[in-house]
Amino acid sequence: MQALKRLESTLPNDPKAAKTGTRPGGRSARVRTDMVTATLAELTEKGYDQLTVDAICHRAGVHKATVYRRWGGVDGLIADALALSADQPWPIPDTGNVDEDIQLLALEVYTTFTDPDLRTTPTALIGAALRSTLGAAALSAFFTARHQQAAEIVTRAVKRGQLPASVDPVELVRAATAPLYHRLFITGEPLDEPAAHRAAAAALLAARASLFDAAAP
Amino acid sequence: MQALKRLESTLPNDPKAAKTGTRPGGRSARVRTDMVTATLAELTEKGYDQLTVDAICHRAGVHKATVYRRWGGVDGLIADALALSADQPWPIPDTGNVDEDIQLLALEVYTTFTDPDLRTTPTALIGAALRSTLGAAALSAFFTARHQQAAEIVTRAVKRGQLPASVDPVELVRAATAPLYHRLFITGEPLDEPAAHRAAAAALLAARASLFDAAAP
DNA sequence: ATACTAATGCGACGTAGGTCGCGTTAGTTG
DNA sequence: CAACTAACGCGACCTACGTCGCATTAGTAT
Repeated sequence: MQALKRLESTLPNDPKAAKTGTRPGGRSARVRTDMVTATLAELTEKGYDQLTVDAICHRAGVHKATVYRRWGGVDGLIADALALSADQPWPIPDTGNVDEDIQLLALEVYTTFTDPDLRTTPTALIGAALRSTLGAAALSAFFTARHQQAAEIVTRAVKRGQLPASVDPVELVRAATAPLYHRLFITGEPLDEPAAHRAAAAALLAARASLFDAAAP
Repeated sequence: MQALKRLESTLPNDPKAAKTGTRPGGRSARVRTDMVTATLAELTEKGYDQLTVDAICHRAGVHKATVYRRWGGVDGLIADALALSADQPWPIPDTGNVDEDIQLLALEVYTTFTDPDLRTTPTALIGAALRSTLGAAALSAFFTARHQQAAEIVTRAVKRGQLPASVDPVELVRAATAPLYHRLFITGEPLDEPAAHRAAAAALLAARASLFDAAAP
């Protein structure tokens, strides 16, 4: 599967990529965004089970062979779509109060995957990513990026003295959001707002009890 | 997909099923266990990506058409394998001390998915279940069963007065194990023993802080 | 502007996944 | 023990996914 290498090197309209031997001029980039857009649309409308390369190609006006060459198949497309999503930054709460910030963070995740107007595409995308090894790898990178971004909440809180300096920022963020993803994508249990609040509160409690210290407990 | 109905009604060597119009006598049951066994074997050896109905059939000595009739495809087989696993009971720690019990519970999950001699089949099975809607439904039922079984730890603890009676048993069990599954199957982050201890400790802490009360907080 | 070459378009092809109708086997019923 | 029928075996068949070689287009370089 040299499609993987291709996928990594084919970054979005990245200016410095122009220096390499590759040719990320107008067309390749256009084809990429078109295909990713079409993939998300098809995924949202039909779901992963009914997702077909032909349908995506037809919608994007791109030939099938091109897709198999660049992405290797549907899974590569989903991984790429997720990689693009990971690049897009993301509103991190900053109210001056950690407890509130973490609560808002959990609430944001909750809303994203619950609000009927918002949930469809993110739910379909992450659900789809869980269905292939390629997608799973992309998902891992996606969450690493998100966790690191959100960790700033904790870093700021430590500077303000609201949390002990020993706490592992990523671990706190992870603990505050993990229960939501767990319900959504593993057990399939219903997700409600109290659950989001519980997750955030429990994470803060554990952090203050030194359970999330960076050094070994 | 009437294959679904079939799957539900085709319970394991269930004596009461003999009363219905169906015929769960010797053969059907044999075919089922043979196919499930073969599915797990193939899954463990080759992984979901390389899993093929033909290979499983050849190994089990069952014809392809039979599989598509009864299970509808590979996903149905995986769902069925998971349903069988959910039926098998499971050692619930009972030391007389809740903290220890919950710690052992988390540790048991950790070991199951980490020990090189144990992890392969469970990891492959749950990973595979995440890859289809049919499997996801079976996985949901699987976790519901497991959570309810493990909730006994909490119920006993409440009787002993080690935890407030208001705590939601399932929520505590879920909180103690969710972080492990989250790392394993969603973010793909490495899982170590301290993580298991953290999850258990954090869950207990939250429960004692009345964060997991059955009534709305 | 002209030559160069990645990248895509194109359509035919091979093959694996899945289906269908019918004959056969093996529990079940009386 | 004999008739009955649900479930399975069998093999041909069909669809659709994925591949391949070559022609064409569109960035790139001089």
